[in-house]
Amino acid sequence: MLRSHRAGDLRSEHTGEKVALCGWVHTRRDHGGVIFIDLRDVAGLVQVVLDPQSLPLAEDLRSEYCIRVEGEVTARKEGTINPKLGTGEIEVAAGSVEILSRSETPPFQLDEYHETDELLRLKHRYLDLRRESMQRNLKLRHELISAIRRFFDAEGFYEIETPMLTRATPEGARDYLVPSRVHPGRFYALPQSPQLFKQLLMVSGFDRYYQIVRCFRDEDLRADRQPDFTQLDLEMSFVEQDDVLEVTERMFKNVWKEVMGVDLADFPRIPFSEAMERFGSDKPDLRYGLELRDLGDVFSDTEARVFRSVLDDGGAIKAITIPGQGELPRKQLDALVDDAKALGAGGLVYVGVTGDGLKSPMDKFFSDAERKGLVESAGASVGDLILIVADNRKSVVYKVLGGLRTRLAERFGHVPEYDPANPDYWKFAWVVDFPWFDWNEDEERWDPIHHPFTGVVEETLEFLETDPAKVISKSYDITLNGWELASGSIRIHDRDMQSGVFRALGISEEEANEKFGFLLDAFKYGAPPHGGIAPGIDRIVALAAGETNIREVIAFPKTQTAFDPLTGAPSTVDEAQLKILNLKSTAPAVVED
RNA sequence: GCCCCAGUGGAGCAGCUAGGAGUGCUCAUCUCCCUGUCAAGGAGAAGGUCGCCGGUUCAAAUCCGGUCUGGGGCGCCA
Repeated sequence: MLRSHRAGDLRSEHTGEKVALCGWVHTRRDHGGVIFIDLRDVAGLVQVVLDPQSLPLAEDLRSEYCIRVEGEVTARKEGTINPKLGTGEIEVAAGSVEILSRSETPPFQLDEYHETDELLRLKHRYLDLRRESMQRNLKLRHELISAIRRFFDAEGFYEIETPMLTRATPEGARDYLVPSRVHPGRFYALPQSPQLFKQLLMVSGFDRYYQIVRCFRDEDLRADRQPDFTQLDLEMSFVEQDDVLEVTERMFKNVWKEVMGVDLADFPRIPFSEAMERFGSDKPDLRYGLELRDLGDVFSDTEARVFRSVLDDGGAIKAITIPGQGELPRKQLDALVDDAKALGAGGLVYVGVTGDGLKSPMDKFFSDAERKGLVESAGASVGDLILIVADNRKSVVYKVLGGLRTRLAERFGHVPEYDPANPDYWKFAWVVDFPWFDWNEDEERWDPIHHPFTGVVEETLEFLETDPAKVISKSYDITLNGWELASGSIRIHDRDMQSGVFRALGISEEEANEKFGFLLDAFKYGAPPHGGIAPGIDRIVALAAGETNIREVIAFPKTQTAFDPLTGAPSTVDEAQLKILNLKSTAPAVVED
């Protein structure tokens, strides 16, 4: 070893010891007669004191030089102690210094005081990852994954790997395809999830399976979505919904206790319909109120034309009350209207509640009873602002107010500060009782919300072919602070029920066999009842780290256009490489940058 | 596919609303000074095609159109 200690580990108990350290020059403070270097390694910073008289090489040291220092740990004198550093009570008096590797001036500053353009960070990710926050995030990621593995190991789960080169699935997300050289004209797909394989493992009798596994989806990116991402995939046999919920919840509590040092409260279980009614979302952020209020009763006899026609069409009128914003200037109100329209609303009615009545463009259309009922039902008091959305499609009302709710919470300071040690900060919740189908307005048909192997709540089975909206699935999500963390279900293992579901979806037997034949075949041989769930690792780590973006917890992520500025992927390839794969590109000529 | 925000010396920003000489700030870089700093300090220097293309104008970082890139969102993600 070139070193005896890690720089950031040194403490006053090491005083008097001769040490050898390796690391990078974090900062340099040259006083002429004495030079201070903050030496950084994976464990942190330590101050090294160098005398340029005896060590002339010290004059050459610059930011990010990789160096080796030998010296003695000495106690800092009173008044020179730095309480900001873990190593702040000591320093290292250098007896020798060696430059292991020089560095060009870095393209950006590696401190935590400057936000740097993300493109530049990603282009030089190896430097960006030297920064303290990235070192901290990737360490946390390791600790969380490690705790997850320990938990499932103790619970008797086997971690079993599944193929990365597999069969394309026609439904769901777009696949990343891999051409086959050996089979001209055929393609593998990278897995969107190991869904079908883990169900096969259940048929094989591995009744508790899990895997930390990479998944791939060729869809547009978001702050919480990358084209390749990591799932904690798990599946269990001989279980009912409560069993999967129990072990998953216990896993999260265990991991949070071990890694975050926090005892989590029990996760509330919120039916999907309630989540939509109260929060306009199936992944509600429970850290603040701003709940949706129904105004259907208040305006049931209204003569205000807009509201009248919405109610006559079977639509909904709902509102959000923002405390203390009743005097919001016109410009900001207009911005709210624009936000609502961007979310799909026809318009937005704002009502300021003041000491002498309501202030709203709609006020003149309201009766006195409606004014009173509105304020009451919206839960508003003097000084508050009520935002009303009315639409003859309930789904639009939910989407608009649900979307506004999160934006308003941010804008008006209702979102609590990141406070990991506070158990109350972590608002985990189960969302349960999802409908099986969703009405597709454009195609005028019922689409499945989950994959076609999702179980059906028996009591709602009778509606399968008569009133699909009433069919409830045995599926469940975990949400945390407004993010969907996990999604899972009890699967169908009965062939008759599976056939009924395919019928309801308008999928013929031949079609089902062609697409999922291998799974349906497997189910002929004594398939056990089974179910599982798949939490997203990147999202778990991001939330745990207090980040709003999963790129901050992924070592080498891609940009919003699925580009990797570090490697330049995706790149063009040689004609010869294409030819061997029997491929010919029809794309216009690509200019590599 | 659509909407919004941003692009100005190496980094982070201001300047743009109301057009008038590449103007300013913080940091980094280089030279010099400095023995207790810790995001060290002081003096000085160097460094820019204002993302790109086009238009309006006597004159464009600034106004207009297009385009590219980065970010946020809608659609999409069974």
